[in-house]
Amino acid sequence: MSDLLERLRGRGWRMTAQRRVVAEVLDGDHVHLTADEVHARAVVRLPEISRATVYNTLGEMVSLGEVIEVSTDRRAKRYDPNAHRPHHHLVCASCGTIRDVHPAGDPMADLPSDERFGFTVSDVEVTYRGICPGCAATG
Amino acid sequence: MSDLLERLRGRGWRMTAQRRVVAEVLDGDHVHLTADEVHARAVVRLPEISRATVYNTLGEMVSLGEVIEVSTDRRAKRYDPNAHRPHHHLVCASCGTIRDVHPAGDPMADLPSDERFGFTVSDVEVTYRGICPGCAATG
DNA sequence: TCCTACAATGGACTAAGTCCAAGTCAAGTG
DNA sequence: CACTTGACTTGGACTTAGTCCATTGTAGGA
Repeated sequence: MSDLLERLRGRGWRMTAQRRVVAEVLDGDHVHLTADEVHARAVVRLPEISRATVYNTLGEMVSLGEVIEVSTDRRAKRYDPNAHRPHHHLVCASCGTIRDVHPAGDPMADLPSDERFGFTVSDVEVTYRGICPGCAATG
Repeated sequence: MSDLLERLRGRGWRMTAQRRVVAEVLDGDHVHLTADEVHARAVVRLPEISRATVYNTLGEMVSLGEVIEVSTDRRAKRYDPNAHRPHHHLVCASCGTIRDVHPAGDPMADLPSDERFGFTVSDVEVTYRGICPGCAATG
């Protein structure tokens, strides 16, 4: 049923009703939700779940590398369960929706070492910005 | 003296002591400052300047396209006065410092139209993440 | 010099998230 | 199965970064 849940269980995660619900909510939908959206959906199944627990659980899934945190602006962070397939993001500047995209090319290879300033570079993130069809239509 | 100031004046910007100070602070230093850092430096020269004014002024410079807003996480946004030379960013995951980098390649060209989902794509942002030499040294 | 529209102020307010002490419970042990 | 214990959850207080607004000030044109 839930791949994410299986992977987490396999890492010795202590399974609680709250964690199960959070994992299922995240994995079930392929939009990238904010913590509050995850909480809102989790509450439907488990009315007494707290915001703090949702934040904790999402944070742990991020540390375990099972989920990616995407913050494209100062609005809420969004959580992307698709951590195992490399991809980048296309963000609507108006409503904040995020879509996964798979551009050609490897941007990591485009950064020569004399442009690294002694940093240990571990990750690249490419964010395309634009206006989604929905927002373009409604002005 | 200040290129940024000249450009803004040329756009019919009403010049006030506050705006001058904000523009000079931003342009004077080639680190990318947060709004609060800009405010702290502005206060040294003009003690009664308010935080609200700093936010307003930075916001206007961003709308005019003279300054770029960079938000790499949920910490404070940073402001990049180098808006006229295309470049990307290298961010320290530990302390948040940002350096400008100039990778080879054009990531915009790497996004085929069948991966655009009807979006009008106007901008790409590439963010390299890693650990800066300073943070690597101090653990 | 005077006017007035644009700008600055500061304090209240908000959104998103973090922290913590106290209570609860999953799952290993006997 | 009952116990135990350390990990998990809770909710409320707190923080950070930023926005909003009514009031006051002032740049720059007539």
